[in-house]
Amino acid sequence: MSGATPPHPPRRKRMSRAARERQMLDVAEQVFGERGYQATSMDEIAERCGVSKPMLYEYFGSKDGLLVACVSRSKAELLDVTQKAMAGATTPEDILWRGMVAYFTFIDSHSKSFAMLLREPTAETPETAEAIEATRRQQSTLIAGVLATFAPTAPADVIEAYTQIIMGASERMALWQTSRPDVSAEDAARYMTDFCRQGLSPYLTPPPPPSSAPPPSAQAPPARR
Amino acid sequence: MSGATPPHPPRRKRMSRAARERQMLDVAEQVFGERGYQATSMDEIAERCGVSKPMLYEYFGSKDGLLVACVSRSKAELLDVTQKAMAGATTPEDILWRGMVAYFTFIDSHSKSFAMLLREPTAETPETAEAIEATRRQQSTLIAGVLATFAPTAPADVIEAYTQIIMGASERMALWQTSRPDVSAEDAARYMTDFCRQGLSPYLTPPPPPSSAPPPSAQAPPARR
DNA sequence: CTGGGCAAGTTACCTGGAGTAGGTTACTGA
DNA sequence: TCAGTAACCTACTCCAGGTAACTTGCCCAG
Repeated sequence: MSGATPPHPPRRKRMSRAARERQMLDVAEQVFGERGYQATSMDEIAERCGVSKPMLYEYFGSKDGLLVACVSRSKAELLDVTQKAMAGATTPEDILWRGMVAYFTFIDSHSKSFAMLLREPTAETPETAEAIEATRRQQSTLIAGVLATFAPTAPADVIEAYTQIIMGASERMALWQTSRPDVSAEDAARYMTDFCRQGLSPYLTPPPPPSSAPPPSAQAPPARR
Repeated sequence: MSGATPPHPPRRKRMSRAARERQMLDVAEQVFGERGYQATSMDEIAERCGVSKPMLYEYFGSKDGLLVACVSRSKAELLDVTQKAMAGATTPEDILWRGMVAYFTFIDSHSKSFAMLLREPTAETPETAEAIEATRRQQSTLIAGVLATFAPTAPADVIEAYTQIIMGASERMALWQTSRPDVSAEDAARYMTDFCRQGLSPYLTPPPPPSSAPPPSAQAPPARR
C-alpha cells in the first residue's frame, strides 16, 4: 500500500469533466467498498484519482453527494440489468425468475461495493437518506408493476405492501448471499421465487398452459449445489 | 428549544453508574432518533444529560460504542417483547401472528428512534457493523426456531434462507409502516403473515384441528382500516 | 504565432467534532 | 474528621470535511 497507483501512473493528465467524473465514481465506489463510508476520507479518494480534494467537491459538492452519486449510478445499472432480463420473459413466473437471477447475479459480481450500498443507507443527513430512498423507489416501481401483472386481482394496498416485502427480502437475501460463498445467484433466486410464488398464490391468475420455459424447482427443496 | 432540559433541571446531581448509564442511553436514543447518527454530536448528548463529554467516553468508549449500546438495548427489548408474545400461542399460525403483531407494535411505538436503528446499520467501522449484525443474529435465531417447528420437513438451507427473507421483509415493512400512518401494526402483521403462511405452505404440517385463536384474515385482502 | 479566456487543477487554510490527559469535587465509611 | 474512591470537569490535541483564492494548461480567434 505504499506505491503509486498502478492504473494511474504519476502522469496526472488533464481530463474532460465527464471522464474525470466517471473515474472519480469508479474510485469512490471501490474505496467505499473497501473501507466503508465513514472510514473513507476524501483525501484518499482524491489521491487515488491523482487529483486534489477540492476537485471532488467541485464535482460532487460533499462526501454525501459523492456517496449518493455512487449509489445512484449503481442502482440505475442494477435497474437496467433486471429490466432487460425480464424483457424477454413471457409468463409472470418467468418474469419473476429472470428478474431475480439478474438481480442476484449483478450483486454477486459487484459484491464488495454493493454490500456497502445495501447496508449503507446510512442516513448521514435526512436529504441523503431521501436521495437514496428515491433510487429505491424506482426499483419498487418496477416490482409493483410486475406484481400488478402477476396478480391483477390484488388490491392496491396489498401490492404496495408486498412490494416492500419483496424488496426487503431481496436486499437481505443479497447480503446473506455475499457471506455465503456456497450459495449461488441461482440458489438465491430460487429461494426467493419459491417463497414469492406461494406468497402471491391467492392472487394468482391461473397461468396459461405450461409455459415454454419452466423456471426451476416447482417448490421442492432445490438440490444443494 | 432554548431553555434548559425540563426533565433535568439545572440541578446536576451525582448519580450512580447504573442510573447514569441508563439515562445516557435514553438521551442518546432520542437524539440519534431526532438527528440521525452523523448529525448528532457527543457534546449535545452530554449537554442534554447535564454532564460533560468525557463521561460519555468513560461509559461507552466511543461514539460508535454508544450507538452499539443503544442498538443492543433496543434489540434486546424487541426480542424480549416478541418472545413473550409468542409464548402464549398454541399453533404455528398463532405464533407467527402474535410475533408479528408484537414486532410491529413495538416498532410503531418507538418509531422515531427505531427507524434509525433499522436503517442505520451504518457500518461506521467493520467492528461496529459486526456488533450490530450480531444483535440481528439473535433475532434470526428466534425466527429460525419458529420456522423449524412451523415447517419441520424443510431442509436446513431453506430454513436459513427463509429466515433471512422474513427478517429483511419485516424490517422493510416496519420502515414502510413508519411512513404510512394509515397502516396499523395489525395491518402490517397481517400482510406479513398472509404472505409468509403461503410462502411456507409447501413445508407446512397440516395444523391440528381448528385452533382456538384463528388469527386474522385467512388470505383475503384485509379490510382497509 | 500569440495572447486572451476559461475550465481544470492546486495550495493553504478554517472549522467543528471525536477523543484524551490530568486535575477537582462530593459522597462513604471507619 | 479525614482518607479513599468514584463521579465529574476543564482544557486541550488532532483529524477530516469543507472552502477561498490563486495557478496552469488547453484551445482557438485574430
